[in-house]
Formats: sequence, structure tokens, C-alpha cells
Amino acid sequence: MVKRVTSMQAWEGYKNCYDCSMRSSALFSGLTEQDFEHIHEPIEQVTLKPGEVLYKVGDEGHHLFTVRSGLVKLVQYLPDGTQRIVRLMRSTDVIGLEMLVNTHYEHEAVVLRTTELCRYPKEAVMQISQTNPVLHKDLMAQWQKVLNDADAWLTKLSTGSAKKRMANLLLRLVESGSSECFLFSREDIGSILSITIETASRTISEFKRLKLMREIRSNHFDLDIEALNKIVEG
Amino acid sequence: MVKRVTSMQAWEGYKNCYDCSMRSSALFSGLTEQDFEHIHEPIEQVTLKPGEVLYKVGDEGHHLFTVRSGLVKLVQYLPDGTQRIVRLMRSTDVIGLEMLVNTHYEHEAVVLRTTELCRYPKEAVMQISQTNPVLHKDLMAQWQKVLNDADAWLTKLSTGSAKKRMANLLLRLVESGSSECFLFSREDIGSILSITIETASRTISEFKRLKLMREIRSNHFDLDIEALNKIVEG
DNA sequence: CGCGCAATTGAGTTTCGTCAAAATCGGTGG
DNA sequence: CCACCGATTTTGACGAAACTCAATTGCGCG
Repeated sequence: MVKRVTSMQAWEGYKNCYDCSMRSSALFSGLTEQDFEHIHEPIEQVTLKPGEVLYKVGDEGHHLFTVRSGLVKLVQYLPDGTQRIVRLMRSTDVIGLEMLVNTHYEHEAVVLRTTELCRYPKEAVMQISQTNPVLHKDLMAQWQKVLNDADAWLTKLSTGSAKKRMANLLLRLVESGSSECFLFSREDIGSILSITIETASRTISEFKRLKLMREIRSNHFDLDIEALNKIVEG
Repeated sequence: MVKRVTSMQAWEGYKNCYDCSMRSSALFSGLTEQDFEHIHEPIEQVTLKPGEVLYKVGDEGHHLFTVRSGLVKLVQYLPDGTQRIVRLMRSTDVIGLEMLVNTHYEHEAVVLRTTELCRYPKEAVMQISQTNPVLHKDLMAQWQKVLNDADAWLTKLSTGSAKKRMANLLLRLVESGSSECFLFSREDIGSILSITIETASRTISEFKRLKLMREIRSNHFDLDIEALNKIVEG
């Protein structure tokens, strides 16, 4: 069992949201001073290290989170106990939207890379979303983004040969504007693509042999994006 | 190319929504008389026959739909041109939620069984959702429902052996309270489970041989739910 | 009745999973 | 600094599952 939550720094009201470097994307960036008066619980910033668990399937919860930096996996478990990663959440993504409708989380949220989060009380989000059109629209957009991601996850990462899936995953993990990407454990890769760790390993080995990817350092690769695109299309 | 839209019957204002037999689930069931005054475009009821296309990927659109009865598939296309069914929409499901955020549809919506829909202008939904807390909450719930379905689609219908996927699909298609289900073309089944039509056919044949399902009449089956559950768990 | 399309079945090939062994990596302690 | 340990990753050999291609059957409809 892993420790659940680590460093947490309470924010002094709304100033931090107001001045937030992520204003354009953070959930509360469009709020008015009036809105903030309705928030009774402080918005907190959380930092989690790899392996730490934000919440588990079925946990009762009262918070939504915005990812400021890092990478979080959302996991569900199959009847046979194996895990399936159903989503990867990165900067500007909102985790735990289901709190606006449910009282319990639908996934297990586990940190893959050191992650900074903003934590919002769900009551505040629910209430303000009914009066503030900007937040209302933001939430809809977030919901739609998650849904689009889910569709892409299905069509690109869960359909076709292992090679195609892997190529799609690599292209998705590329830092935009560059051709580099970080990878995580073979087990996680397998649980994303629905393949075994052996197949994951073999596919990566083959890609390296074909010079589709070059290992700069441990789990950090430089990709031949053109060639990978060819595999995806082929 | 298929005809796009057939019979469409304009509704005389809000009375029909108010008296609607699906009041508890239809999108506008919780609206007040005031709300209805803001709707300039009539709400219409659409009936579509199997094979008809409600909209296509990238179509510009101004409407959301509630499924009253029937079955609609939402399809996306892969780079190689093959189709993947990413969702099945049944009674009480809302089609085209993305219209609240986008101007174009994300999928191709094709009718599998004769389907009755209620058609709502998106402007009305967007506007009223900001003032009517009931609709606001309904929309959130709908969004979450779609998301849950997407997760289940991934974990149950796109993971594991063909037998497990098929068993999961059959159990999902069962009319609740009974043990009967309708099936559609092997091609559609394949495009749901991400398997070939041959594998789909073989799996069904095997299930029939093992008495897991009995064909009452063409594509209408009586299922051994217990046994299918065992396959899913195994 | 026969045409056309969908579904089924069969045979051979490919891909992927399984099991096992070897190699590599990271951290620990002598 | 090096040896050692456990965990992860890689690689190999084999078998099972699914895909491909092709032939056959079955069904609806003119």
C-alpha cells in the first residue's frame, strides 16, 4: 500500500487562482471576486511523487483536480484482477469530473511522474458553475475533451496490431514541437495497449532495431516521427 | 450514400415535452414554462429506419438528440479506412452532446434498429442549461454516463480474448429483466469488439454449440446468462 | 427459381501470449 | 569501489488465438 497524499499547501483565497500561471486553463481562472466569496474551503496545491495514489476506485471524494504538471494514470480493474489504464492525464487536464455527479471516484489515480495539482472542493465547483457562464462552459469543454480522448484511446491505442498501437502511443507521448518522449514501465505500457509486457518489450526492441526510436537515456527516446506515422497509417 | 433524414414531426411548443412519456429522462423534462419561452425553434421528433444516417463525422450541426427508442451506432474511422464503433446509443441516451462545445459532430451516427429521436436546438440547450439547475445537472449526468460507457467499452469490449469480449457484448445487449437479446450484422459486431467478421461468426457458432445461446429466430437469441458470466469472470 | 449478399466453415499463416531463462538496472552495504 | 540482491527488462522457444484467403452454405428478394 502506498501513502496517499503528501505535501499540500493551502492557498490564501483566490489571489493565487487569479495570478495563476495557468490562468487560461485552470478551472477557476475565469471566476469573479463574487464567485470566490462562495468558496469556504481553501483551494490547495498538491504535489505527488511517482507511485503515490491520489484516490482509489470507489473512494468517497469531495474534490476535483487540475493537473499543473506531471503525469497521472487513471486505472480500472478487470474481473480477473489485472489493471487497465483508461486515461493519462497531463497538464491542463481535470481529474475527477465525476465528482460533479457522483460521490465516489470511478478510477484509481496513480502518479507516474512527479505531479503538481490544484485541488478544488466539488461543492464550490458545482455551485459556481451554475452562476458563472465561463466556468460552465469550461466544464463542458473539459468533459468533451475527456470524451474525445476516450474515443482516441479506443481507436488508436486499443485497435490494430501491437506495432500500430505502440506507434500511436509514442506519437501521443511526444512533447509537442520536439521529437522526444519519455516512456514508463513495460507493465504500464502493456496495460495501456492491452498487450503483455513481453510483447511491449519486443515491439520496442524492434522499433529500436529499425531506428524508429533511439534511446537518449533510460526511458527517454528520440523518435522518427515520419516513420512512426507511416506505421500508423499502413 | 444513404438518405439522411426521414419523417420529422414538428411539436407544438412545449406541451409535448411536458406530457412526454419519457419525462423522467428526456432532456427537457425539468423545464419550466419560462424556459420554453426561450425556445424559438420547435422541438421535433424524428423517426429513422435501419441504415439511415443521422449525421457524419465533421458535419456542421445545431442539434442534440434524445433516443426515445431504437438503437444507434456512433462510428469513427481509422487511418486505413475501416470503421470502429465507439458507442451504442439506446433509450434515454443523448446523442451529440459535443454540440454544446463544438460546431461539428465527432462521429457518424447510423441507425441499427428503427429509432425515434427527439431533436433539440443546441442554442436552446446551451442557454437554458445556464439558468435551469435541473437541466444543468441532467447534462452533467448525461456526460458522465457517456464517459462511464466509454470506460466500460474499453475494459469489457476491447480487452481480453474474443470469447470474453463477445460474452460481455451479449450481456450488455440483454433486455434487462429478460434473457433475450437481438444481434446485428457480424461486421458491426466485429467493429465493436475489434475482431474480424470470421472470428465473430466462429465465436457465436461456438457459443451456440456450447448452448450458451439459442437462436429463437434470425439474430434473436436466448442467452444462458449464468454461463456467460462465468466466461467473463474466468 | 436464381441472383446477390451475408454468414459460415475450412486450411494455412501470422501474431501474440505463455513459460522460462538470461541480461540489465538500481540501490545497498561491505 | 565493488559485490550482491531484487526487480525489471529482454530474449528465446513453443503453443494458442486470431487473421487471411478461399470455398461453401444459407437467406431474402425480385
